[in-house]
Amino acid sequence: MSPERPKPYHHGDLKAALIDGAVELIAERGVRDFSMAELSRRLGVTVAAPYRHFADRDELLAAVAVRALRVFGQALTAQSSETDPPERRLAAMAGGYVRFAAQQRALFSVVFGFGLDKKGPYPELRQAYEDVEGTLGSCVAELCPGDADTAEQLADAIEAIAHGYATLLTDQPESPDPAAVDHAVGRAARAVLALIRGSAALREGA
Amino acid sequence: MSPERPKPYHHGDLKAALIDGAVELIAERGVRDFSMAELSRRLGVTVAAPYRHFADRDELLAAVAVRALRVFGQALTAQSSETDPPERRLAAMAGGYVRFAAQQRALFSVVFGFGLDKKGPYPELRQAYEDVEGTLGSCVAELCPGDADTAEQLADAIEAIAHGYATLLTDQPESPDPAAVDHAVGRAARAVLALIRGSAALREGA
DNA sequence: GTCTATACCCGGATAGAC
DNA sequence: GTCTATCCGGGTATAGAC
Repeated sequence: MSPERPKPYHHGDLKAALIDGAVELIAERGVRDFSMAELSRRLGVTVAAPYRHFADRDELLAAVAVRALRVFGQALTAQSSETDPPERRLAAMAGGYVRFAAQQRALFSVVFGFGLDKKGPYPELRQAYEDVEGTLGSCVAELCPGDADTAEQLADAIEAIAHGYATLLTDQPESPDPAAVDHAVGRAARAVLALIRGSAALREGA
Repeated sequence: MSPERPKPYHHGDLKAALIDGAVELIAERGVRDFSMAELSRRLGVTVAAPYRHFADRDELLAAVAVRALRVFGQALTAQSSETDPPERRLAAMAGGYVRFAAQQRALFSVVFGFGLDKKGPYPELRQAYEDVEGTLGSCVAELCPGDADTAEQLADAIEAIAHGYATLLTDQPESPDPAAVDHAVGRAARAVLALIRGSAALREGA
């Protein structure tokens, strides 16, 4: 898209540039096909330079994932107001989830197509993920106070719906067009409303 | 694990052996890290041999995906009887979906972690996928006869729930233990029942 | 239908100069 | 903090012999 590479980074903040560039590159190639070598080429530095800032490829990807999770968390709450009733906020969260996945494919794939090991030596990353889950969880708790078991199942199910719509959308090889995104966003939101309405069934036997 | 390679294939049916071996290898390494070279090594043939049977890596993977989709389709209907009411069958399908993803990780990842292009030159693959979606669709149609719009949304939502639980489970780096699988299977099934119960909400405005 | 041999490309990562 | 140069490993795929 941008025909000229202005090389603005050669003696600037390479570390930040690496993260920025990684996001761009992942958006084009996908996480799995992302490489340090190509990233270096694009930034106009040699392949050795990035290793002054990140021990290895995984460490850079973890940094990208942390940034991604922060943006993701904001996307979840961006579509509703704190004064909205919980159901509406939850529906909006599911919509935001799907929209984020579609519009920020690169970031989404780093979060969910990467290891994201709790075990892994990246506690910041795990923490960022738990923050996001907390956003959903507290909203559900508000919806069904005094019934922790149903709340937990409901939170799970909402996450699954959102994640399902999101991944079905993003697993397609071609980027979905904006109309398809809106469509999926709306369906996810409505499915959440339907689920909440029927959530008494969660208490019944398996 | 198996210290002795019996080389049973050297002059047998290499084509079938390649598909079998690919499934095994993908189970261990994941689709993306699967390679023709390592597969050849395991089967005790040279790297050139597979290319007599498959034009390239993608063609072999497509063959694996077709097989995977057939097994997947069976897994969807295996947990319920045709005489069960539609709701129960749908809940069982969601459960079967999740169980398949967890227990046949390799096959699942080939289907959904691969291109699966409709465009791609593998019509057999697309056909197999549509067969699977048909299984779900016809069952939903049975549940809400005369309301095609709701039926379509409901089918979508059920697929999203099942897919969401499945991918959240399988995206973890460690294989989930059997108890966790059962847990997720049950939750997916109950979520589907809740969704169906609340599905009147699907008709309402976005 | 399989093997031998090879061409080719790409990636990760490092040592040591500057 | 970046570069030059390089090692090492791995993958895809092909040509030509048997």
